Amino acid sequence: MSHFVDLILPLPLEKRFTYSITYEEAQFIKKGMRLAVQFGKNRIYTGIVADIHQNPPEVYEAKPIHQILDEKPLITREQLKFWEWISQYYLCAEGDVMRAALPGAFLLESESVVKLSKDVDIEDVILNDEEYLVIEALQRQSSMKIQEIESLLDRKKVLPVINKLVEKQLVDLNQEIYEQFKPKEERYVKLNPAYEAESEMHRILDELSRAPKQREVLLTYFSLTARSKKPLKVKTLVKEAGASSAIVKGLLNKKILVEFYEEIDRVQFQGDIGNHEIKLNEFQQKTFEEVKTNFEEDKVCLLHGVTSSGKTEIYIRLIEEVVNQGKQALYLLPEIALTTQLIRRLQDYFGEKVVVYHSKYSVNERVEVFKHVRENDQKGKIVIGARSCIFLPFKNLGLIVVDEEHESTFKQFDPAPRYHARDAAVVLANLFQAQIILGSATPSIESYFNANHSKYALVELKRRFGNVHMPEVEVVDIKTAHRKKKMKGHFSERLIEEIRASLMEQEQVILFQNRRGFSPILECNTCGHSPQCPNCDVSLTYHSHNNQLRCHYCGYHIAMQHQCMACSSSEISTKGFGTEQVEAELKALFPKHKIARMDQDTTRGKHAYEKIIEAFENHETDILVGTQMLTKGLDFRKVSLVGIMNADNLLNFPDFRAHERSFQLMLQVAGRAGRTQKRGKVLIQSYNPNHQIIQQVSTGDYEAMYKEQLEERYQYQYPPYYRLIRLTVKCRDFSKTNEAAQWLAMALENVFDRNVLGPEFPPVARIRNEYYKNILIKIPVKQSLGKTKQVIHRVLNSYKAIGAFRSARVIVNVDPQ
DNA sequence: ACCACTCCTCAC
DNA sequence: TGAGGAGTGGTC
Repeated sequence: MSHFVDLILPLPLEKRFTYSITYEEAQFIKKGMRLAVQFGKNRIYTGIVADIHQNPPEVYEAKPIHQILDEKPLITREQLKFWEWISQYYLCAEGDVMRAALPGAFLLESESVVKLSKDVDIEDVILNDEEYLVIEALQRQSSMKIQEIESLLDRKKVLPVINKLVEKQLVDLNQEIYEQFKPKEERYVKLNPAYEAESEMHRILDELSRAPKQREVLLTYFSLTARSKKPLKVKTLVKEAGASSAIVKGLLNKKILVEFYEEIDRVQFQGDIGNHEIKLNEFQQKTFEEVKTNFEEDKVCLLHGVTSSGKTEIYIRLIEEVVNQGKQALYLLPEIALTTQLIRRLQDYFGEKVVVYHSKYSVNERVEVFKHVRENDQKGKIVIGARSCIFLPFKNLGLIVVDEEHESTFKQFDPAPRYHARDAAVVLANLFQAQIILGSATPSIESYFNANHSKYALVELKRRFGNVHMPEVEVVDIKTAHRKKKMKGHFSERLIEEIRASLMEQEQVILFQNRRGFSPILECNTCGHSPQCPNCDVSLTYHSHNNQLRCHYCGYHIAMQHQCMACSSSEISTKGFGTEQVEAELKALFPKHKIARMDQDTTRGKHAYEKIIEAFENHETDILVGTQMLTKGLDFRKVSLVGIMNADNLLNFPDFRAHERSFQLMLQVAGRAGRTQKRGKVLIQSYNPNHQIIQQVSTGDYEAMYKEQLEERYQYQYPPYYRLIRLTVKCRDFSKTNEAAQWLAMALENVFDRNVLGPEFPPVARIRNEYYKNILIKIPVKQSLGKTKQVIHRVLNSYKAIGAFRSARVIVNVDPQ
């Protein structure tokens, strides 16, 4: 009886692929192991065993596998189930999920290597110039990579040349496979066991009387090992003895000392565990107990706690409880770069149990975390990180915390799998029967809706920690201010007054200006032309720091122009305003104060972000101007004033979530003000001060916002009343994009009728010379999601069968943000 | 995704 | 005439 495995390959392919295995291999291979297999003509891939069976494929001959890569499964059963759910729910290939879930180092890289065949006689073979060059090079170096041959021949396609040589039996083409992960090792020494007896020790010390340096090192070794029984690093010994490593080597040569290696972690916790107990105040305590009661009923818990009400302490206590039961905890955050303060706090409390996992780590570091989690080690009991953490191989997951649950960065946008980490985390928790808490000061409408309809449990915490008052919010009407000439640039007189007052009191100020799309563009005052990106349908934006005009989408850039590119007029000016302008105007207004800016430009370097934050924490800066980044859980003590430069450009965004987002953003920014005893102040500048959202922000009335938005969502058929799936057609050819999108929309309308919207061009219809067109499918809650997706699948399959549309790709986005 | 194969263009 | 681009189809 023959045996087969079905593999998931890390490619965007619908199907699993079947390979044959021998009887012996079948005894060894288990689901979740990695196998290396040949796929296509000359390529080796890493596949994950999803199934083992004895049903030979009917229409093709299964290839044998190349190699087994694991001793035991790398991927757990739960993970495989989870992958399957994600690929089904988000309509993507399992291979896409695999790519996202595995640290790159677990995927083998194969590279074609060319070698001279054995016993070749090139004398009587006719070679052309290029073939001769390759052979000649191979006689000098034993093997060459394809890339090396490319540069040798100075042309792109070298495979035909190599194939000719293979045909003539002069060279062999092989695959070289690399395992990428290299454990980091540290060199240790110990005394040769033969000399451990005391008498022996004296004898060697005598013997070494003629080698005083070696003798000294050995004495250092004795004193160091006597003090601590731990293994001794060569590095430590050399340093402590003040000797050179050559002397240690002498001792090793004489076999007095022996060396050995130990695997160590690249990321190690430095520092001590603080000895502070977490004390909950009465409100926190009450909330904590409520959460636990709900957990007992296995409910997803939504914690709605106003800014600085002390949600983190509650999370820490919850984590502590599950960790004490020997279980693992996952703490999900929207963006890891912005949370050094929180990480510090957790590590201070839990020490090395806490590990951070995110994409900025090197592949090797990620593999280490992955392994710790899979082994359920002490180290890594608590994982903190951004959305990709849900793919770690948990063994015994007890709790998931999703902090700032309303953040849209939890949704992966590109590439597939386009998953929402919050929603996926709920499924993950379910797989493990683990508890899950979603926390936010401004919950997403969807989550709050779920809580109001008993799908989730709702727990509220409405008191700020230490009884700090909510900041006072004042709205400044800049329309009137403009008319009355009471504006200096983008600053109203009120805002300037308040900034001045705060600075007088030695307090700090934060100014918020929304980014993206409101960055300055160049405009000709004569003909109205503004320089466009040649590859995308957008205007180039002006960046003063390098005096460039830049495209946000493709990175295209040109030098700043001083004449209009259309009419050569030199009457040109920049329109719109970003953080850079705010900073420049501010410097003119308050020349004596230190001003810093935090946005995409200034946080580019590795520690740039931390430096800006640190400088502000240490009060080296008085005013901080920034974008969205400012809203994330930062805790500054001396900020008494927060200014929102222009609330309108948030509100006027063409998106059904724009109002919800604006509310969340403004309330979060406002929360930065007055975190200590003194009551903070928030100033919102707006052309439209009576806008309901601004009113709701100023009273901090989440409920009112929720009710009003819910009403609108109901009327216009948006979530949570309808689910959305967006299909995007993407193609280099404009009319083909239109035709393909039209065809798809028609096919879908045949089934879903009026619940199909579009096709419509998105605000930016061309990016990197590719056209985009969107189709939106609205799914009433009562309509079966599974069946709907089946239909979409079917339509997409018939679409793919149409040759004419082959070049127009379709991107599926379930629950688009 | 990656590769091979086809068709077609463009410069010598 | 053949190298190299775009377009297309298949991978167990």
